[in-house]
Amino acid sequence: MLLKDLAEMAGVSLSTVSRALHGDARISEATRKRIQEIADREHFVLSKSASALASRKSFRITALFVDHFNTWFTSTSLEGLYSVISQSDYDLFPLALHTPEELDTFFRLLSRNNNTDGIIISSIHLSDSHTEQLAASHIPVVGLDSYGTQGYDAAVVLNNDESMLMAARRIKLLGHTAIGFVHYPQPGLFHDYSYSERIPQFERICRAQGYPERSFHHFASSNGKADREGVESILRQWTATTPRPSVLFVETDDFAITLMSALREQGLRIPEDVSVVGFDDNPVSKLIGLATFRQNALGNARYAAQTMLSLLKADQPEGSLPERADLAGVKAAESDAQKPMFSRDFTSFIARRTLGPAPKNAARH
Amino acid sequence: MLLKDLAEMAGVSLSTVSRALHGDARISEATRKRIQEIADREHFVLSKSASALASRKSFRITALFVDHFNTWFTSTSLEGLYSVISQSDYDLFPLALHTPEELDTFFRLLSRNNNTDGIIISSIHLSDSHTEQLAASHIPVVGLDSYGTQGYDAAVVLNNDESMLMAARRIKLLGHTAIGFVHYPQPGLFHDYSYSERIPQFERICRAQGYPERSFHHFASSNGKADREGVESILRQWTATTPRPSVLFVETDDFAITLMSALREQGLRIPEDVSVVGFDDNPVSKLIGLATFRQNALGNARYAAQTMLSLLKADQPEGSLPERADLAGVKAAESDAQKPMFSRDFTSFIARRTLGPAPKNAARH
DNA sequence: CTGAAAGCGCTTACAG
DNA sequence: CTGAAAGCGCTTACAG
Repeated sequence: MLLKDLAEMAGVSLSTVSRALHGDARISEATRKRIQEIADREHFVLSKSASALASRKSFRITALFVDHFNTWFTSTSLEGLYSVISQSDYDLFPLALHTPEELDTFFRLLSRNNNTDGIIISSIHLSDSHTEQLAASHIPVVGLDSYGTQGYDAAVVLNNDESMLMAARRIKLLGHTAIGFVHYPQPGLFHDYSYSERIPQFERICRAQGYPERSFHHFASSNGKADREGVESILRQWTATTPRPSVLFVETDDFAITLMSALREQGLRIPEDVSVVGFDDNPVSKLIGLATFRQNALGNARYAAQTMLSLLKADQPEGSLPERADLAGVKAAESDAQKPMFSRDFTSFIARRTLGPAPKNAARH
Repeated sequence: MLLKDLAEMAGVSLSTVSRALHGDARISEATRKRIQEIADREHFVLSKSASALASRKSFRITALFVDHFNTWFTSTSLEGLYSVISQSDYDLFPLALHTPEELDTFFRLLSRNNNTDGIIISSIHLSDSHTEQLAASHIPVVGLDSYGTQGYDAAVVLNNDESMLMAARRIKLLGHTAIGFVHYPQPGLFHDYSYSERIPQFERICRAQGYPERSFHHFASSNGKADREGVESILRQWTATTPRPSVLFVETDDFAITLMSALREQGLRIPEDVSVVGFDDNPVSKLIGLATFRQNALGNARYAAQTMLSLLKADQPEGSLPERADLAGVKAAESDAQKPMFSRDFTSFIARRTLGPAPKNAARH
């Protein structure tokens, strides 16, 4: 069943059918309805390839993620993008890249070949050369959960400043004087995850709260990963530190969860012996007693998708992108702009600093 | 930069460039290399729409999921499919459907319009009418984590029989005489999730182990969902049952995790007061003390994707599908065929049945 | 081993 | 309000 068959059945031309199916205002309501009914009855579907080729669009939106889909944060972002884009004429194509080289290749091949109409990039800082390549491609680019806006036509920017301020004050009130920061800098992989900005930012804010330099201790995963080995290297560093930090801030919930599991296996109680704070508000955090900063992964993704659809719509009439300057809007998702966000149990999962002797089991290892 | 520009630069015809880029054996090695070098240097990329239209393929594989991407099981399946398909010429196009109506529409519109070359369907039983529609579409269909094979050209079938047998014996040894089964039958939504087969299957196996009929108690979520309200309705039913089941088998880890959280909020200890067993081996299960049957979500998905690529390859020469009978292979992913699979902590997370009085807090509500 | 030409199934100026 | 025709950028028999 092709367009020409439909045209024959309806007794009109190809052009008329095509226009009717797209709701072209020039087609009379009666004709449109008649054609639509035949199309429905025959279960007619346009060929995407043919439509795309003829219209010089791809009807695809590419969603670029780092590493894997099966983390809470990535899969929730994907869900958010999908829930919006599936309602439009566009198809969502998710892409997962694992190394900076793959990222480079992706940007290098962004051509005018029209294989994607828009790109949504999650949690990545764009380098100068990526920025140039994107600009040259004339494809709209929306940042999702990015820290800055460089290279993006629009970006949903993470901003935990207010939450961090509240957290820093709270920690101080509870008497914590030694603070541990836990990183996993993925050597050789992406250095420019947006979450790598979280810790430095929080440290700045703590400093502004009057914490002296020696309060801060940085622990980095020895292999750069959030796995068993990485976690154990963190534990070793933490145990060897004097005074031992009574609260640990971890770049992501995923890593914090693995870390907590290891801490408990060592016989440590959380939060009595050490408090752990993550970022993301993975739903599991509540179940296992992890305090966490909330990131509205779903809402941010939906907002980014809507922004992309707007850009695509704005793009239509002129056939070329509006001036880059007009688009460059740094927007926080509405829901995020309002208020500091913590997991519901943020406070209860952080203990008043213990002043007694170190717990028995903590030293072994 | 189009194919014709490349042809000009290389001093050959369009046909030659196209063939060279596709590794056609008729093109001399020297010519092929020369063309490839120019293509690389110019960052040339074929237009997918044009290639698809001309070759009458779509270069898309559709992955059909139920509900949401941000569950552990779905996102892990997606990851597995992606890791295989991204290495091929095909693009992975994920689809999430929420109601049987959407599913019907999807099947009805599967046409010869070539918008997808293959369909991978996760965790769904196909009805007779879907089976017919699929057969009529002549599109290869692979089942992922299905319980049966109806309607599929090939299927990775879930088979927990041996694990269930071991679990049933273990439960018996530990002295559990009252067993609770927890469902969430999603009224009005899909009745044919493959996981809805888990409980009946396990009940059969327990019966074969000599459990009398009165040992079994079924608890269904009042609203059919795995949310707070659903969980609380389960708790009410469980509390009202005499003798109160000392072990609860839950259809999925996701629901089991929510249930455990509610149980603990009621002051119940797990597994001392009640043991909880789920299905899936969500990595979190270990952290929170949930015993669970392992499903190799990642491996199964990879296997399904590989199977799809094979079908697509087999499909190529003749231009039509091989006889359906030849394809109909019921295959368990290799890794799953071997051995019963439990979470590492399966046994330690199930307590010997407590014979003392019911815990104090359990009755309130 | 290579090329000229038809055609994939649509969209969209252009003309009326 | 509708139609005839060109064209989107490739692939692939067919011919040599």
